[in-house]
Amino acid sequence: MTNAVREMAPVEEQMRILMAGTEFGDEPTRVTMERELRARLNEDRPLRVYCGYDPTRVDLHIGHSVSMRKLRQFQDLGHDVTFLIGSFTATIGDPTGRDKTRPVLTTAEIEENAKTYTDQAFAILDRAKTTIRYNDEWLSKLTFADVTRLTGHYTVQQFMRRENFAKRQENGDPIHVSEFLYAMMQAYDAYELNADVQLGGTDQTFNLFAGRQLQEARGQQPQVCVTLPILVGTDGHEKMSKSYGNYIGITEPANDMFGKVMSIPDSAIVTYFTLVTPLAPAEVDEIAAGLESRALAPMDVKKRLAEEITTVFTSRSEALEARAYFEATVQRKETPDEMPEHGVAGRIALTDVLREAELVKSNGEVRRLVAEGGLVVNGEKIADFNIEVGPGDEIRVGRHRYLRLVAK
RNA sequence: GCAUGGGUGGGAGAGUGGCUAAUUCCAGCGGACUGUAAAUCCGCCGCCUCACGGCUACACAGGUUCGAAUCCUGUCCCAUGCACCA
Repeated sequence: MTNAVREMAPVEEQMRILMAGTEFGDEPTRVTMERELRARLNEDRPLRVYCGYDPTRVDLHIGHSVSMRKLRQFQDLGHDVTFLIGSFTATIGDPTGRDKTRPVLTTAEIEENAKTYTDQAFAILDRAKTTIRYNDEWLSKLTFADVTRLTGHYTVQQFMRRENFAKRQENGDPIHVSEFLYAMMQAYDAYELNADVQLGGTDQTFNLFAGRQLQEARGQQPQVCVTLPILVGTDGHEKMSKSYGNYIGITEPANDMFGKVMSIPDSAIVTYFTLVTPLAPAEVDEIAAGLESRALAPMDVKKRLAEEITTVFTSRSEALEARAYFEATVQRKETPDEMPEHGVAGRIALTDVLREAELVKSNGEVRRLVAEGGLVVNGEKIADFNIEVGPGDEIRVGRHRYLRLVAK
């Protein structure tokens, strides 16, 4: 090996890129993982890297893309990337039965969701260089005896040290035995893939380490666990999540995506650049320094950020249009040229149009909007909800929902 | 199986006979303000063409009552503890 010509990029260069934006539970963990990663990279071969995704949800948000971004970096450096779909897990559902958003899915639904995932993933990953695997391929084949032997590698105490479980134990809240099995399923994935590196959010640390343990117990070199921070939502401090209503959906229209990025607090700008955009660490550092020294205006930087993020999930041209739209309608408060249209046969009650167009749910909502001054027809605030409108009229609902009526 | 505690609006979670379409928080919506679709402040937030009034709603089914989310009976479901146990 000493005389071999290096095939991969210099190790320190790789380290710089791969460690950027990572977050570990504590310093010793970071030091260990960094050392192990460096050692693996020194083997000068493509590493087997993977990250697992749970296909029970369809509504992916940009927080889910963080690990995909990191996978892409590994890929660009010549490593072998596996995009693992947790198809087996999804057929089981939520062990506690409490999380209704995690239902037991049929195979067809899982396939459908998996397709959504991979479609999104390939906005970021290089399709040609990515291996897609489904974990039911091996997990569904395990017998009860296999599973029992698998549990033999772990102790209850190990699980109970996990804060999540310890807290519930203390509160007398239920802890399902099947929850223990979840970590083991993930661990088995790592073993099956003989992974060198597994990525995951910091909330997955326990499961990632369960993989190391199994690999080691069964004679494999334990994987390096690279954990990434949970992306904060548009509020800037809570994790991005649909239930917090602070998320930016991956499939949202360019205008909405751009606008939502613009709504993040300035303090989250650099984090977003690091975790969500393809900009190199050096470039992000430059931006951070510019903001710090006030050489760059936050507004401009944020527009750049919104443009980059929107580009990732749509296209550069759509992102530029979204930017122009934002500048016109939000900053200059102009009425947009283009707006959703709704066909009507003739004069029709305002309440009916709005309901047909699904801008409101009930007539009462229209009344409220009018009372609050949130309904504008052809540039004029209306005072009476009981009016008729017809083709050619432009309606604005609230600040940024528009509707143009056209003859049907 | 036994005991105890529960099942309330999109979510969390109050409410134990009329003052309750139901406190509060989150989410959502509108307005003001702002570099911003942020923050903050103010307001709204079951349905019915305002009000009046009506309708529907607090696991399900019955019942008591002038009146029930609130009391009673039954059913279903959930949790914890105990017991049983390979």
